[in-house]
Amino acid sequence: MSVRVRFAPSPTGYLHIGAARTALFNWLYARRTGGKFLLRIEDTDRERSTEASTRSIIEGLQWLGIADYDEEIVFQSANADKHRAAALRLLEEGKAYRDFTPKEERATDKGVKEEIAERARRGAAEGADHRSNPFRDLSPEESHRRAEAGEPFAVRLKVAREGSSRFEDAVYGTQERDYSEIEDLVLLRSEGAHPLYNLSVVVDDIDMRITDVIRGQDHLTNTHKQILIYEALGAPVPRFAHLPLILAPGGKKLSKRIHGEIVSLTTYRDRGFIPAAFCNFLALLGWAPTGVQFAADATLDGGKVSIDERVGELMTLDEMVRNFSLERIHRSNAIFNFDANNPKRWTDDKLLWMNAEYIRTMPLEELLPMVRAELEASRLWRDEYESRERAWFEKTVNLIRERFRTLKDFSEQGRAYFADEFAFDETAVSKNLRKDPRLKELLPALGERMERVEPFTAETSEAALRAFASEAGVKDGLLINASRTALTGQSVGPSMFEIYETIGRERSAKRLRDAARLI
RNA sequence: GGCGCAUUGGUGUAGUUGGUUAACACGCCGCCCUCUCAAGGCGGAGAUCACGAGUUCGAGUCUCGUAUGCGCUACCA
Repeated sequence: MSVRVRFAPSPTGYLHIGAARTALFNWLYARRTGGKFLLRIEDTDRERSTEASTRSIIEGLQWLGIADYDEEIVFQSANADKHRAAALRLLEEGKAYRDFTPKEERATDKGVKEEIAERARRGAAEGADHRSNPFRDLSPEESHRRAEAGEPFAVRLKVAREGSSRFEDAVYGTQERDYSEIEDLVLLRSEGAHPLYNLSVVVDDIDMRITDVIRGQDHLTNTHKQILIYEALGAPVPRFAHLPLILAPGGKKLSKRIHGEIVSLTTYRDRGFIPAAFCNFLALLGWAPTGVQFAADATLDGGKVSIDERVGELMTLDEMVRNFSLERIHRSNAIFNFDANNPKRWTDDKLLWMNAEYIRTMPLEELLPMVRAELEASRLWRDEYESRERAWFEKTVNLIRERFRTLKDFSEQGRAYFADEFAFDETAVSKNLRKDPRLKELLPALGERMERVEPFTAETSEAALRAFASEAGVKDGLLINASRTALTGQSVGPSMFEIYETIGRERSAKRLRDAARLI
């Protein structure tokens, strides 16, 4: 049977990086096995689900480049009737029962966890058995009569008193849980016969003929409950693969309430990340291609090991697909590093490095459209870059990408290459322009000189500048660094003479003259 | 409270059936290159493989215990 997997987020907020990785792994597995990748929006919680969130999830997947779902998107809320019917069928077959216990009011969020622990403590002290629901063994007639009389009830799955549940997780190995640890879970809420999560997931997965459930480790223990539902429904149980979690620094849970936009995928899109770089980074959290890259040289000589491919940490999506396997996912949670108080380290170092690596080494033709989008968003784009000045544009992007880390750099640090209006970095001005008062006269004079250079290239501008420096009796470096700041507003950047050539003669001369005013 | 899962330098990971000086990447430090900053090259610091026992000639790899972290335990998803 061919593989069918799904990514099933609930639209209660933006797509966060943990969910994004789950989506990526599902996608990689589907592409690797030639299976189908499906998307299901789990919007059964009407109060928390929003349309905006659904949109953000879909956009996020598009941005990552894994939005090529093989079938129509399924909205779980549309299937509520099916879920209800399944529960009612179990009720009829005696595999579930009506619980007429009045619904208890529950605290929200945090309070719930404490309440659970508290209740468990009390229960243990009293020696209570959670299988002691008085309605579990109510006769069908009595149960039916009370329901007919309009008494509200929840529907619970009748879990066997003895035995245990067992499954083989592709990542976590054999999982076993005694039935005594599993209470008779509620399938249908008393209010409006609203189907609950575990039921909905299972019914939908059966309906979508999902063969492999790949999801976060937070679902690991609940999987036993879901297997019970599969069995009660007489459906084949899929294969499960649970993924280790992505944690915040210090090993704490990554939450949007505490950590804010850092966990949102849109942040990375908006701050100039390359989707492929982001996927690459994400894939390496909890998974590594193989160890073969380290052993390759040793084994190649013997000729015994055939190596299809040697990949390092930098991988294209295709390479990731070819090397992906659930077996190589490991079990311990990964920490995603960031420091809200440090602008240079606002997100994970390695992610930043990887993005820079992509910007500087990816095929230029793939980078160009991204730079264009960035320039358009900053109103720096000119249509000539696509026509008459295309060669110049490509050359310039290629020149400056060398030391950029995100796409934002093209419109910020790189602004002076695309516009005559640009800001001067304060430290650059004091370091390179105000440092030596002679520059007030030298710069305009250098401008005059540059204006006469023909043709105006990196080589000729260099010759002119060096000659000028020697005549003026100053070090080349003084003029070189001053030029960089005069022309780009920055103290750092590409080789100065490349900058001259890129900015061009007239603009260079003008900027040299104008810079004298800053001194 | 109960149950489950995890634990290799600051971080991400490799470490194939136990076998010599625990490998790679990011980050950090230094040197080279150099007109700046990156990149690149070279080198360095940083891990008693959570801790404690046990099995073994030999344990990061196997067993048990402890600790810590995380998850689940809900008429949330």
